[in-house]
Amino acid sequence: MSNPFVRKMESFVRLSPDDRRMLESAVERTHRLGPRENIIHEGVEPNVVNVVLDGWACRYKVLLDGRRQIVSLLLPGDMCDPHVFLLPTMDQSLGTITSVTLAKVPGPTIRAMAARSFALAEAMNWEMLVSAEIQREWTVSLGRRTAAERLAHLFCEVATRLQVIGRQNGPDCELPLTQSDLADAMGLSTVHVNRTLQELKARGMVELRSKRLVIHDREGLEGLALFDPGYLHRRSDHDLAHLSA
Amino acid sequence: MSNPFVRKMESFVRLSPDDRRMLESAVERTHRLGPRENIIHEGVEPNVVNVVLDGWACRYKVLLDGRRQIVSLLLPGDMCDPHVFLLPTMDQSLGTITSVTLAKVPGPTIRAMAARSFALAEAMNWEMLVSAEIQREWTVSLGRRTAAERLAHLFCEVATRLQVIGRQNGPDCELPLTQSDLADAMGLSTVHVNRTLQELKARGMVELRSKRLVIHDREGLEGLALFDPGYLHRRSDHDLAHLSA
DNA sequence: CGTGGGCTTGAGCGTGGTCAAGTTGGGTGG
DNA sequence: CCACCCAACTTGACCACGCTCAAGCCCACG
Repeated sequence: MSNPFVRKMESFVRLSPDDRRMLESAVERTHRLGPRENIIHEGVEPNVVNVVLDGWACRYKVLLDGRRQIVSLLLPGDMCDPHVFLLPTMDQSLGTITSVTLAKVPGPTIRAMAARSFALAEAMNWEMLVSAEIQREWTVSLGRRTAAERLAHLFCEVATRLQVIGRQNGPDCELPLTQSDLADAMGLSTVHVNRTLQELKARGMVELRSKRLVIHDREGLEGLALFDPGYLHRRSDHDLAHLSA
Repeated sequence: MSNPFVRKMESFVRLSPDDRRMLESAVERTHRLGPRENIIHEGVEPNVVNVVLDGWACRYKVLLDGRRQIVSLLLPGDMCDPHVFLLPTMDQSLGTITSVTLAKVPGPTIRAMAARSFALAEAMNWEMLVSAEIQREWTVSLGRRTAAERLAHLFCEVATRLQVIGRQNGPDCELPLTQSDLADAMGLSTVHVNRTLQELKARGMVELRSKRLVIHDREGLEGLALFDPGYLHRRSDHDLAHLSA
């Protein structure tokens, strides 16, 4: 199945056909959004969980004086905060980057899935823990990595996340961020992102053109980034085999 | 009750006497750790959730070349990842800052509490969402705030978090971090933290001495930090009243 | 063919880092 | 109770990574 949500959940936990069916029907009703739009919670109670099925979105914060920080990227298959539906009001600032297809899964549906299938409950918890771990890695990047290291790390992260949902085959993958998006994500200025990208290209590591990321030297890139893929907690096939036993 | 864990949970959700009793007995068996120690998960399966009952701890990451980033602070009442017990192995690097008293609550106990009391389940989810929100605010700080703003923001955050557990009465509160801890938390160098602290003091905002933080001008500090307490989601008394209805 | 968003380049500057040398002060042992 | 000691803090000088401002370019779109 090419549903990235199901694929992602399956990367965490072995799913039964029934689990898979539940997931699929949960995200059946979809909404379409254009690029650079706000994802607004319509009700006072944000009693839904957004799941991105296609396209890229992000969570961001804007300071009073206009400084903007992208706080996380939402790729196909990602859900934002499986538990928000519990909160009265959540100050979500979510925006699309590209056109996006998303499903709004009602809180009760999430609860029902978790209650009916232990595997699904487990998968949703994995999702939360992994996204928390990504957030922490960003903290490390912004706090302690240089500009080149930050970009390199982000590219490794994105490539790995896309791999999980089967969207990275060759050495290149989608990356629909503008340089100014990259700047807002990595706490840099656009100008410096531009120069750093040129440096990475000159060093034969990575190239960015027409919304695609071409990785020429994955190993070098991971070395520069001090990237340790472990934090994304993809289960190896071995682990999965062990689990199903 | 002065149990900071119970107090914190109560700041999220109205608890019944029974809920309170469950929480208290869950953290009855405590462990003591000295300052600057590692909090290590003894088993292969980290099937416990750590709850800090007294003292300060932190989660951190160290890059291969030694650069260190403190990724979050754990204050009394904080639990680290209520759902980790689901994961086979979690690369937690948790360390104490001061002496710490902590409880190791077994996964099954957590599950049982959540199953028996909806309020407790809700409170634990709040805890997770709030800590995620704090993490995001750190991302904003490290990405887009200047050194002075970062420290100011951290001080506002800490003061507010301590208030919740009833540990901030007057204008000053505990802050057992060294300047080098502050540096590792806010992505700065020790030297620059020192100079920035002097600047904040000269501006009459804040003073740091003998492990205590004295806030002279809370309003000014919040203004400088562009601090918006909303993200910590403390429920006002009004909200709590409304909920219990 | 025109327009504007995104990319590129240059010059100058400032925040914050590094290195290195003191100074202070809380905790320990005598 | 004092002396000592080490960690934490402080200060100075210098430097560089990354920012700002400003102008020009490219090309994808209408």
